[in-house]
Amino acid sequence: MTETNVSQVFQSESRTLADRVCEQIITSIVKGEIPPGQKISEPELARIYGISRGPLREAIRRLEGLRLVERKPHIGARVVKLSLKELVEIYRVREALEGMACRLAAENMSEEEIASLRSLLHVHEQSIKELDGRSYFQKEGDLDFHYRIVNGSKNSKLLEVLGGDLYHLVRMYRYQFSVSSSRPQRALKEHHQILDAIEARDPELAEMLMRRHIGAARKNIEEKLNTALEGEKNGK
Amino acid sequence: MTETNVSQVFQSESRTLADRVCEQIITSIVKGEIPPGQKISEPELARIYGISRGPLREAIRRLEGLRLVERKPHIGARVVKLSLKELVEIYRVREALEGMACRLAAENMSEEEIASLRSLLHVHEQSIKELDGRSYFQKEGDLDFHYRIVNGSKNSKLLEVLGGDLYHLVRMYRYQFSVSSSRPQRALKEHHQILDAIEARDPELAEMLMRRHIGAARKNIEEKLNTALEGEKNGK
DNA sequence: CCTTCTTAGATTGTCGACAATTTGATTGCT
DNA sequence: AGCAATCAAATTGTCGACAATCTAAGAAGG
Repeated sequence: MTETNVSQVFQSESRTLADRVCEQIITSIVKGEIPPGQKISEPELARIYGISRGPLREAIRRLEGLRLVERKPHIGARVVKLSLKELVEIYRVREALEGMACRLAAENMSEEEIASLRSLLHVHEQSIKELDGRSYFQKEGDLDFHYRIVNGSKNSKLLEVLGGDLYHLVRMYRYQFSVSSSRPQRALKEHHQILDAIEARDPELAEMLMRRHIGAARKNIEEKLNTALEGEKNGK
Repeated sequence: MTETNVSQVFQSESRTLADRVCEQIITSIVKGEIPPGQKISEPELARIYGISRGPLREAIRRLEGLRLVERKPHIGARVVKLSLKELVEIYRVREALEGMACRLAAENMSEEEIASLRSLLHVHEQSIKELDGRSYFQKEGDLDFHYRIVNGSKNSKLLEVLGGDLYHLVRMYRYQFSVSSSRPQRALKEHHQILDAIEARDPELAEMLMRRHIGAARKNIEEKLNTALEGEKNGK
């Protein structure tokens, strides 16, 4: 738990101390600066951020709701411990929700949004060619695409669940396992296909393609999980 | 905001004050005792529950995460205001998630769970015959069925999202609009069909039937929404 | 040497008080 | 009368202190 980055919180913003600190802690957790399984020490964090424990505890309560920490009464909060099994479970949820989001996007996304998203894919394409895939876009650009689809569904509840809670966890898992979507050019092709279906206003196909797309990533993880289990069995 | 029900909180439980009070407030909101749109007054609630504002504020932060209240800095928290449009959006989310849950339940539910669920449906059947549908089972029994399916998926993340957050909202909407699943005997028949598919270990069919089942409920609400909009247009 | 009990330290949970901000009513002006 | 500025009361946000609980080190006993 380093104190290098942020030792003082901006006082000028109009939001609450608890809100700002909460956001900072989210970033720290997602980036792995506070490692998974680490205990959240209230006195220490209060000292680091230069605030009292009141707002800090409110922030922790919020993190608990986001499933980024697990809290036990009278013991304390710990950053969630990651497991491949749970990551697979999350991808099942994404498969269902983003499939639906994609279906709705095919119905509700505006022409402008579609065109803008297409040009985003072209940027990704350039980035992959130039940097051979090892770039920012590997980590965050993929989520950009998915986020825009969810946004295009025009369903605020979908956005809340996916954007508010799940994506934090997904990003955290990516930093953790550095799972940078194993085959970037293949993923990009699938993104184009999905967008084609949306452009053609074909909800059925759009949902199916998105589910396949996420399902492929899930199977990738399941494979890792199985080899990990194999290794565990042989090791003992 | 009545003070009739609960004026003192059990001290014997080992959980935290904030945890217990949070649960109580959830119940009050879901049942409509604290009406939608109502402001949450911290001094008043603190007085009612006989606690200080510290734990209460933590509880409110939790409610914010559950989307049961909306908070604005320096202004306060209000119980979420309901709209049919948002209810439709929630049903889209349910359609996606419970469809997936049902698919996974067809793969992972144990024979015992299936048998137990079948007997639950028989209880519902009796209840419908005897009381002509106007009973507890209309309101909560339906959710029992859905909850057991989600549980049978053996996917903890699905359970967290659906059971932890969404079902509170769904129950709240039901109390609010007293939407008691318009055709109980038809719903029961569909429940049996869904369970048949699970028993036959047919994930594809199970998901499809569940999506239809929830989709039908959604269309029902959309119809209401449209007539409401019509009335609004004619009224003006 | 290992186990169990005790106890001191640290951490979490709760409270009451103070500061900052909003609210609503009153006052004064056009 | 209508509207803007002003001010008092109430509410939210923050803090430091105290109580309850957990944790771990060390003593006592087998």
